Amino acid sequence: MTIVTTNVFLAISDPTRRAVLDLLATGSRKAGDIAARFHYLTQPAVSRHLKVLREAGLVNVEVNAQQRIYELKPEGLTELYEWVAKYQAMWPETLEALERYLDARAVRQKPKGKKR
Amino acid sequence: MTIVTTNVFLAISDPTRRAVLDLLATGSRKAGDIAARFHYLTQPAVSRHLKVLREAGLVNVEVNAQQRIYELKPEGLTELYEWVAKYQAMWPETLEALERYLDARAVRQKPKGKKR
DNA sequence: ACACAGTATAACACACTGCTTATTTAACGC
DNA sequence: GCGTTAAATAAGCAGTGTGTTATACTGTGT
Repeated sequence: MTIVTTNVFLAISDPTRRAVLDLLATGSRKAGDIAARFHYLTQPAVSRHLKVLREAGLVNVEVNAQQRIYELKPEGLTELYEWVAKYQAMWPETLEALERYLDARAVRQKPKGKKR
Repeated sequence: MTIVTTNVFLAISDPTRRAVLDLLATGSRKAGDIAARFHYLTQPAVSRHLKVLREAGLVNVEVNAQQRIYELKPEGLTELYEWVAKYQAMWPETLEALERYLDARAVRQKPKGKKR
């Protein structure tokens, strides 16, 4: 399985596509509903982003009459995860700090305002 | 620190740049030595890739006379790590399988040949 | 001071991305 | 069958990224 490695890295390099993934992380959606979220884009534009995500193996499509229901396929991120994981080892104590940061964020949805 | 978030996602979307990072993961190198590894590219081309990595905060440069010694800055991958981490939760048992896979690979540098 | 070594930048060519509007495809309800 | 709805594809175009060659920059050694 997963012979298709149509560049996950390229797929997630676009902010709109990351936004789509983030959206789908909260639940599956119809293509139209997804497109509606991106008011600054037209339907065909979003449709093509969905195609990229499809080909990268990051989403599944379920056909329902005229509607296409997109579902997140998180395993598609395996390759990416594997790649970053290699670098975690060289993350000294920084890693711990990061995990503390992430934990904190998870608990009270508001980070301390560091960064950005 | 690290105010500059010049798109880590874009920086790692290029295979050459990932190769540079992978190379630097094995130790710091002079710019010229890095360029020499990519026989299919000219020196200026590699130099510009290094610039992208620099601006993305993924490498450090140490000036030594005319030479620039590039060093991996793994903390630069924090943002990426944070992003993927969000999806790990929805990785069901697949995650475990992956971690077993990664562990196995770490131990005996040769994966079982699955995938790719 | 001058030639050289090491690297970065400039200027340009060209392919690729991502957007748009227009159109096609496909399934539904009447 | 026909109009409608939902989504994908086609065609065209602007902007960006990546490559090249040529050149500038900067420190070294003589």
